[in-house]
Amino acid sequence: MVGEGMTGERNAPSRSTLELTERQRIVLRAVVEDYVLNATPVGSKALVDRYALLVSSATVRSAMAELEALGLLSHPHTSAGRVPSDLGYRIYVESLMRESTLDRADQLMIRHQFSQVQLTTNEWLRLAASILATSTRSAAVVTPARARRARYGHVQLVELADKARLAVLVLGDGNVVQRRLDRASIDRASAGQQLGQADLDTAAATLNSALAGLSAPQIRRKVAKMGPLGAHVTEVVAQMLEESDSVSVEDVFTDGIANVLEQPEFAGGSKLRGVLEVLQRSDFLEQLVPVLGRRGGVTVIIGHENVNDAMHEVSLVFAPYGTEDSALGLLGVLGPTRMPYPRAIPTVRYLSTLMNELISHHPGETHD
Amino acid sequence: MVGEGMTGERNAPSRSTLELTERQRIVLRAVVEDYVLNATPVGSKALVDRYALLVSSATVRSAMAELEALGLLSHPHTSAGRVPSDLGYRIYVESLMRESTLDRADQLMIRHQFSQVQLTTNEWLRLAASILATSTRSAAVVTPARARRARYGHVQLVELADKARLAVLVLGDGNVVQRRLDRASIDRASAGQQLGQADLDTAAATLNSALAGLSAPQIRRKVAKMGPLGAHVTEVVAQMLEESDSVSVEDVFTDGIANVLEQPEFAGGSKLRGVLEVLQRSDFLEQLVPVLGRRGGVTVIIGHENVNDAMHEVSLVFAPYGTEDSALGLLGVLGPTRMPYPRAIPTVRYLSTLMNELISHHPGETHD
DNA sequence: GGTTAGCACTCTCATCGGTAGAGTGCCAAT
DNA sequence: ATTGGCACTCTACCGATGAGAGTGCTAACC
Repeated sequence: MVGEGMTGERNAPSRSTLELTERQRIVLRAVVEDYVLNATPVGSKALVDRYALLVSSATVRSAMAELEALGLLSHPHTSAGRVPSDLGYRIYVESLMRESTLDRADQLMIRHQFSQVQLTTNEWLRLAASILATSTRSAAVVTPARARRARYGHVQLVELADKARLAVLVLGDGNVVQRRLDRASIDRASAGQQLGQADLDTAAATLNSALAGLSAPQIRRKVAKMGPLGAHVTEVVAQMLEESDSVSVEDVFTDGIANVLEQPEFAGGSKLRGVLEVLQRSDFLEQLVPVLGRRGGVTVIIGHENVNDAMHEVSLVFAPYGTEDSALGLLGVLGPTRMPYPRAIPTVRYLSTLMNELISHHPGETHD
Repeated sequence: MVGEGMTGERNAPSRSTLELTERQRIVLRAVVEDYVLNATPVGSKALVDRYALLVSSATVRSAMAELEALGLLSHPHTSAGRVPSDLGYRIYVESLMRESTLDRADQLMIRHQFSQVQLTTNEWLRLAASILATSTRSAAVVTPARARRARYGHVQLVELADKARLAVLVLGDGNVVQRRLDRASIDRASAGQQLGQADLDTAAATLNSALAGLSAPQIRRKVAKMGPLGAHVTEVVAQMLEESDSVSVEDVFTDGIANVLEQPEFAGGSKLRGVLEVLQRSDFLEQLVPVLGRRGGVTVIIGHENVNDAMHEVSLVFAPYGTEDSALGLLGVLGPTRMPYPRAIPTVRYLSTLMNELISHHPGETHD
């Protein structure tokens, strides 16, 4: 069923104002499904033929006219069939769609793929994106799970072959970030003294006990209390945490862009340009995080419901995974508004719960 | 000048067999440059007009006919202008193109962008891709620099909040890879004993002294000599090294796909599908690594010269960076064969040397 | 009253002939 | 060797035409 948490980004017209007759519901559903399938405006005759409606085309025509008056369908031109409007899709998704959970078989197949792969988180993410993309024939986006507020876990200072020093910071949520240390600053901090790996280790140990579990601002306050070397590294660590606090587009996994490229509505090519650019920009996904995180479950954003102008011709089906208080990630698909929602929504939902499992008690047997 | 290392992937016809007259050279160059600019077949009249050739169109026509006989130009149909063939581009790139080094101004601008950004390697890569893409109006690909043979540097075992254990491995080249440890195996290895962070640290210290500088096969041989916990972690570490030995597509940065999508030759959209898919596959870049690495400098692969069928309609301009014996990365652009080579080649070359600098003696002042 | 058949009307899309224009190839003249 | 000239070819464009799909309306029907 389509529970709460499926409402659109913008305030969708409240359902109560839109009481459709049974016939209208049937017709709207048929129009949406036919259009999703064939990408061509659908006429009254074709509808009765293909969907075994028990009424004549004339009746369907009048129902269509009513739906158009309600703003759920639209007319490319006088003598073409009807096309669902964004609002039409919305109603469809909220109350017309026969949403199934994913086939048992599909579930098992997906699980199987995950069980085959080694335990690298990145490989999970890539795999998730790939599965989403192929099974919904849309573009898929998967972000790694990140704590909303990054916390210090463990730092290690490593001396590389070429005398450069590397700070490796393990965050509280298990993510790892790294950063080369500026050699000049280090030399300055150590007052010209030669530092060996042993010195680095003791410095790291001090930091680890002093900073464990702290967030960026808390760490900032401690900088002053450290020795010169410690202060410098602490400063760097604080920066690293701050960067982790903002979702970086850096390691977002996408897949299946070619799928949506093939859709007839984007044949021109240039229509997708804006979308692609937005996808690359980090702020877009950043905006999504709080919305999805708060809401939980699958969120569908259809065409103009998207605040972003470039996305007015596409729909998003997204869900968060992970837990809000520990690490939170995003995953979902992007496609034309003419998207196979009944397929996309369960798939996204299933993958979200699956990633959840993997993230939390991960090596556990694949029960469900 | 176009030095060695510019020869194509397949054995291009040796230059000596193709002695062009001066006129042919001029005409071929003009045809290529005009076609690159306008994407429309170019006729004899247009050529003399636009390029102030000192001869009549009839003369140009006969030169064109000769070039066509040599296989350097081709004819979409009887009464259309000429279009360069892959071979025509090849000759152009090898000996006709006026290749300049990058403008001083451009160089400075690029350097400036790099100096603004923080010292994260990933940010460098992303920036490089972005610069390549915008300045050549093609798609850009940048892979991280990886040692051909990964070596053990330093390992750290970290206990996470949820009792999971993480192995963080710093490679000899400064790259960091991580892996969650399977809880069940750890419990087994530790014979049910509770392990604290202190135990993990000592275990890591043992490994660090025993394995420093070793490669995967060398480490494999040592597994047996470790204690139960050590053996398990050593095994995992060996796996991580092995994975690093193969270029993973995992963190390849691409940018500007939209640029090539807009090119008229890909208007259909579906033509690019194959290309996109190949780009996502790791083996494609893997194949490139040894070729580019051995050769050094910029390599241009034009249309059918590419071994990969899906890439027959695009050209690649790629260069390695880093040093062959330490860490080696790839960067370059992908565009239609009708690519602005005189712009792309110097840009790729400059970025390759720049990345080189950044990787090796990196924080150094931005002299050049 | 809801449903249906019928019909006139509208609009798109594919087709077709005709034409303009670009470009070639060849030949004869320079 | 180069060039002007010319016949020829092919595409792209334009407008007209007709078929087809689909609508909206009305009058009949149950």
